[in-house]
Amino acid sequence: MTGLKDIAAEAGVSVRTVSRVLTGSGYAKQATREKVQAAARRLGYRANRHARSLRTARSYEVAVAAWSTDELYMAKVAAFERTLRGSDYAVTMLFGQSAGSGSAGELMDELITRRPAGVALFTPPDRSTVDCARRLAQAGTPYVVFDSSDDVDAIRIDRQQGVYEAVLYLAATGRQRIAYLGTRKDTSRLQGYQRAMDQLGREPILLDYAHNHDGIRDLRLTGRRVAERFDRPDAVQAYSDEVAMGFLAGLHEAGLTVPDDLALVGFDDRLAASWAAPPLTTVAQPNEQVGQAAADMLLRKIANERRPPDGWSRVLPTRLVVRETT
Amino acid sequence: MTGLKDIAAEAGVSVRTVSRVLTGSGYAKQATREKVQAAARRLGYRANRHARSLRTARSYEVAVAAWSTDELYMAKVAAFERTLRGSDYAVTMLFGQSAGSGSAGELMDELITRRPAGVALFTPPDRSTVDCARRLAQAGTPYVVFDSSDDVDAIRIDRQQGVYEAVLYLAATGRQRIAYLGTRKDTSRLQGYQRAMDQLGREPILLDYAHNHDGIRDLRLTGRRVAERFDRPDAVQAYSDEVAMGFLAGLHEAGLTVPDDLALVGFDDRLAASWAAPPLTTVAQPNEQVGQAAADMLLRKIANERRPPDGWSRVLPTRLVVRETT
DNA sequence: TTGTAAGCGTTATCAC
DNA sequence: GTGATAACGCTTACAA
Repeated sequence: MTGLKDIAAEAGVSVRTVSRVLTGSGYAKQATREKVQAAARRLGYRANRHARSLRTARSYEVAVAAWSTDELYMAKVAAFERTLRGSDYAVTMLFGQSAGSGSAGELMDELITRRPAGVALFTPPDRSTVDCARRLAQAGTPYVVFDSSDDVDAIRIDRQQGVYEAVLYLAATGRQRIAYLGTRKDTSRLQGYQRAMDQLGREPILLDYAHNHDGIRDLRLTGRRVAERFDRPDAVQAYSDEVAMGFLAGLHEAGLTVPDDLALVGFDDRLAASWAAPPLTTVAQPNEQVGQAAADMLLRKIANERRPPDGWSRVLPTRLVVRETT
Repeated sequence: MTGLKDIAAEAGVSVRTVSRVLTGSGYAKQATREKVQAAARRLGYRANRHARSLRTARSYEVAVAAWSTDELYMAKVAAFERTLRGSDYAVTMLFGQSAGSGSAGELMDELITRRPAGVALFTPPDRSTVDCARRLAQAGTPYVVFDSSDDVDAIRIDRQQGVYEAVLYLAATGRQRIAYLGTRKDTSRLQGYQRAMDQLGREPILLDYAHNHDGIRDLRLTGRRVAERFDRPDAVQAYSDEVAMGFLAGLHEAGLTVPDDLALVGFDDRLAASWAAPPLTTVAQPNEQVGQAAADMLLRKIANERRPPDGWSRVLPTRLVVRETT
């Protein structure tokens, strides 16, 4: 393993000078600078992160905490990691137990004692995001949250706008009775739908679905019921791809043809959306951009940049992926 | 941050003694041992990994290299990480570009220069697993591969047995004409099918599928064609959940009822399998166990255990998840 | 059985 | 502008 000493010998200068050149801290004559850099390159020098961490008492790792291995999450993590690859920081992962026991608190304990330079996290299943953020702030650890609805520094997704645009698109393709299918509790998408309908000067059609059994069964039942309504909508914006696919199955069971009888738009753009029959038109999450933005924000926080006037959080736009259900 | 020195002061012994007790290297009087451990606990001591790494020239990180964020991969990574949580090792992740450019070679370069204690990897898209393994061996870095078909130290999945059991299950439920739908190139599952049919004393029925357009369209077409065959099978074991779902859509389009007219079994047990209509019976990958076994093997290799007589690799059994397509 | 002290590769203080 | 050199927290050879 080549170290500063080797480079110093090679370049005929002192270790201190090499360090000064390589970290860019302090002055160095242009000639010296070039000599050192050449030597470092020649020897294939990579700084020893452990020595550096020991000396500076700073960690060069950022930790990602996740409570799910869902593709939508992991795509963001991957983009986050790739963005950080160029910097000095390595990405370490911690996975919470999605089920019960391993609470968010325990994972945060483990995480904080590792003293990472920064932390990126997803919303834990117990929704204690605000708690987590507070604890991190207390520990002085910069953090960023992926796509949270809570009041924390986060990279968010403009679901409202995404649905708004999808509904306008449905209208533009000539759909008359555009309905929304999804829970009332989470209003992010619903508001986009309502705004679009408002703008179109149409009455919102909110589809209810039963909550009797397991999700997919309810959705299929809902599909069949909707298909049989005398005032059946001719287009549906669904809460998610999962909801859309279950609903779609119900429509098929009732003998409806998609998109002829009814157009359908999902949300998320999961892999499975392209496996649907027909492949599902859907609002895609900007996974790549979320990952990049999160890395960017974390790096700035770590570098002690001051909070921007409009805060740290960012909201990123979705993208409509038109397939064959519209 | 409390260090060895603080504990030494607290316990009234030297730093050396504290270290000896805490690492378990060398003798210490029982009383001293207890005194030190109590002090460490009292002060909430956590070893500085950087100092330790610097001194021992060993890393306490293991790196995971992945080229996909597929849920099937990430579930294994999560189990791997959770298993390693108890040990001294942290898990860092590196994501390759799934598309083109960022070749496996580059990622391995980056990975090796980080000098992790061990590496766990998935098969890269360019199938250079053997190359990767060789390079790691050259660098003296212990490694484990998740679920590879190549001749490397890997935790594998007994796909053959999984399909074998699924086919026997189909036969046990009274199915007469059990077919196999999948590529001929990958024989892992096919062999299980053939073995089962052999044992049942039946002629294998190998379903072909077109490769004209994109995957899902072909599958639907295949479903319709199979539905219309005069000698239509009454059960199909599919290569994967994805294949099964596309095929299922084709069957529906042709007016067939599943499982009444035809039973269908997938492979993988993805999230989407439970969203199918009806929810798909499938052969589940043992993700949790694969992750654990990989962690176990890597830890042993890192600890310099000698290669077991039967080699490092392990093969893990699948589990049949019966839902509503059988 | 325990203590003293050297040294891992960096960065940072200080003198030149 | 640059060079000795101390220090970070830990492990370990050697001495006691």
